[in-house]
Parts: sequence; structure tokens; C-alpha cells
Amino acid sequence: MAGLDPSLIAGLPTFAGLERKDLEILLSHAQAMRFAAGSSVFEQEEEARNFFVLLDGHIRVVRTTPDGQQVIVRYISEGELFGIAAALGRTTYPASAIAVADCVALAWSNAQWPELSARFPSLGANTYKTVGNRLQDAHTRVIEMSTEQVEQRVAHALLRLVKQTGRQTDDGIEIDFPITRQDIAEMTGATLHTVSRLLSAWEESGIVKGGRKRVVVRNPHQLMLKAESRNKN
Amino acid sequence: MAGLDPSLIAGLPTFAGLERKDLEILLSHAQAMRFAAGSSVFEQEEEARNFFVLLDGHIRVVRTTPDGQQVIVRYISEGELFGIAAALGRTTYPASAIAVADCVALAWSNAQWPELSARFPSLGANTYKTVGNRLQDAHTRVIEMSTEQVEQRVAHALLRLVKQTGRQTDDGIEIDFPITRQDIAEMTGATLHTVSRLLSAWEESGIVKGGRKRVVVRNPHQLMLKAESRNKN
DNA sequence: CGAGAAATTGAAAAGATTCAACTCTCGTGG
DNA sequence: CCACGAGAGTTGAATCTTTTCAATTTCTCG
Repeated sequence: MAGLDPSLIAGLPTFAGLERKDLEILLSHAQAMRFAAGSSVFEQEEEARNFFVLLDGHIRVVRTTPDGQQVIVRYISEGELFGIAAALGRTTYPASAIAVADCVALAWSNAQWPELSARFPSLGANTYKTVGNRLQDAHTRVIEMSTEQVEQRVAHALLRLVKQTGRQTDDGIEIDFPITRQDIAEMTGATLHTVSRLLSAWEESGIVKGGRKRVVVRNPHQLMLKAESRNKN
Repeated sequence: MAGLDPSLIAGLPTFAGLERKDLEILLSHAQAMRFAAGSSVFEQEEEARNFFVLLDGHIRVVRTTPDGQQVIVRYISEGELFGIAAALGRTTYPASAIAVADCVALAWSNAQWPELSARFPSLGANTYKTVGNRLQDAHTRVIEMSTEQVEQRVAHALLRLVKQTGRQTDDGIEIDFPITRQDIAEMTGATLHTVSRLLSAWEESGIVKGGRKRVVVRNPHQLMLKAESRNKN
């Protein structure tokens, strides 16, 4: 048993305020796991056994309605916590998590949460701060869906993705994982048709560049304008 | 200083698992406050000084967009926590809270949260469970807004209000505080016109009974049908 | 190279909003 | 005590955004 290296997680906000020694203790309880692109990390309604930190890759969190419609709750990127049902007193996962690229994650048993969070108060504080941000995000999304048109919502969603996972390329900033029009539709409460039309129009005016499962934002500033004003530009 | 009676809060889920003695300690740190109907408890963006438990009355939590549009985040009823920014590491309130009826609440200083939650672990656990439920609620709302039509969303919103604050009357179950069509619109991302038309239609078929700032649900079962199926009944 | 997934795009239809006018209700002040 | 005025609610008609339906095209991966 070689043990995991503390440098893996030392820089992450989740573990801010912890000593090197604490990190080693934490890691001694963790298990590294790999997930191939397209595979499921956990399923909605399943009994929550673990909580995770994503070390590499991208994960899509999806909730499915009783009648089979899917809504993308969020994308998780490197360094983020996910599957933290335990910290919120839940025994099942409220959504499914699917690897959209090959992923590496650290997993802790949920049974250890009370002990770990008590032993390392900053871990608890950091986690709850994350929860607070997610609650905030969810409300922001409710508000966007209430007050904005599809065009603005799609623009906002792209901007968020770019901010979260954008990778600079010659063409502009590319979203760093495969994403379909259907995915964007499921993030924004639109249909893939409407999203496709919007992206086509934006490509026309040089704001974005599309591709199969690819989106590159060439002109973030113009996209921001689309996101802000309810008037057509 | 007479001190507050533990029986005030003894039955509330938030304080489950605490001894009478603990409750007394907690109450010794709390301050009772009254808010007249229509008055503000705290404002969005304001520095978060306190967190609260509502003992009596009803509170509307509202977020306002930069361009002045309002969205109702939730209604708080008797026994519920609100303004719990501190537990999530926030220093400002993310929304405003307005008393929709005369209210009595207990307030604790946010500065005391770390101490209190450390001293009474079940208080912490209960609080985070509440947070988990609210996160869940917010996601549910995102999903509703993504996948449902206005009619279904309004039906769901009414059913939730009835469940949360319904009061049995001769006519049916009445929502226990003054609520306008505009309010319902702000909860569902619709316009007051559409809400008014829906309620008129439902009144026609005997499902609800309206009034100035009043809604009575006469036939919850039929309303559930409206909430479920995307087909017109 | 072929097949299936992903994307595009036109046309028709539907749902909800916007605009506008009008009515009702209730609390207040003369 | 009653009238009045503002807030709340209703409803028709026009308009607009988005969806739905349908037909094609394009891509890429095995």
C-alpha cells in the first residue's frame, strides 16, 4: 500500500486550512477510483455509500423525472466535491452522476463523514460553503428560468461552462468536454432545435463556433451582451 | 428577564435530539422579535447578522434581479429556520425576507453559530438536513420549470402551499395567508394574467375558489391531476 | 466505407405574454 | 356611515417566442 500523495489534494479549496498531516490522515481513508467516459458513478435513488472529490475529468449530474425527461443539474470539474448526500443527512443520491470523460476521483465512505467532519472542522466548513454556493446556483437558475428568454439562458449557460472549464484555443475558448446541443437544451430548459438555431445564428455572427459535440466561444463579450439584454441585438 | 420557555421550540424538528437543558441554553442566547405584516425582516445583500426560527406567522423570501424583477424563493411557515447564511459560510443574505402576516421569530447572532453548532451537534445535523431539503426543493423547481407547462407548475405550487400551510374550511382547504395572483406568478415564472386565467378556469370546474388575496382548494385530487398530466383535461 | 448519432432547417401550431380596457373589493377618511 | 380611490383581479385580442413535426444533411467512429 503506497498511499496517496497529499499533493493530490493540497491545493483544493475543499481542503483549505488543513495541515499536511491532516491530509495524509484523510487520504488514508480515501479510495481512488477510475471511471471510463460514459460510465455511471452513481445512480439516482441509489443508496448513498460514498462521497467524492473529482481529481480529473468531468462529470454530468442528471436528474430524471418520473416520465423520463432528463435535466442536467450541473457539471462537476476537477477539484470539486460531488455526491455529498451524507453531509446533508440524506441516505440516497438525489441524482445520477455520469462521467463525460475519463475520470479519476477519490471516494470516502459516507459512514466516515461524521467522524471526519468533526475531526477536521475546516473540512466541514469548506463543504458547507460549497453547499451554500450550490444552493445559491440553484436559485439563480430558478430565477433565470423565471425571468429570461431561451436565448439569454443559453448564453448564460455557455458563459458559465466557459468560465468553469474553458480551454484557450486558436479559435477561442473551447468547452473542455464533449457536449451536444441536446445537453445544452437539458441545462437550459429548451429543445435541442431551439439551441441549434441559436448556435447557428451565433456562428453566423462570429460569436461561437460549433462542431459535433463541440462548442467554441470566439467572442465572450458579445455573448455576454446576448445574456444580458432582453432586446434583440 | 423572565427567559423564554423551552416549550416554545421543544417540538420543532430543528431542535430534535436536544435535551431540555440544551434548549434552555439555546434560548438564553436567543432574542424574540416581532414583525408586523408587510415589514421586512432582512434585505437581500444586507450583512447577515442573525439567523432565525419562525414561531408564528408567515414569511416570504424574495430575490430581486438586477433589473428589478422579483422571484419568490419560498414561503417560510411556523417552526422553520430561515436566514441561515451563517451555516453556509455566507456573510450577506442572498434574498430578502418579508413578513406576510404578523410574525414572531427567535433570532440568534450569526457569530454564535460556530459555537452553538459545535456544542449541540444535533442542531448542526438538523440544520444541514434542512439545507439539504432546500437544495432538493430548488432542484425540483428547476426541473419543473424545465419540463412542465405553466398550468402544471401553478397546480404544483398550489398543492405545495396547501400541504405546507393549508387550513381546512367549509369550502375546502385555504392557503393560510394573503396571497395574490401576482405572488403565484412570481412563484411559478408566469404572468399574473396567465395565473388569473387558470384560476378562473379552475373555479369554473370547481377545483378552486378564488377571492381577493385568497385561494381555497376545493378539490385537491383534481388539482393533482392537472399537476401531473401534460394533456389537457 | 457504412451506419447511427448529431445537427440543421423550414413550416405549422401551440402556449404564454403583452397590451389594453374594464370591474370588483376593501379600507379609509370626509 | 358612505363614497371614493387604489390595489387586485378579469378578460379579449393581437403578438411573439418556442415547440413540434418533418425532412435532410453531416459527421465520426468502428
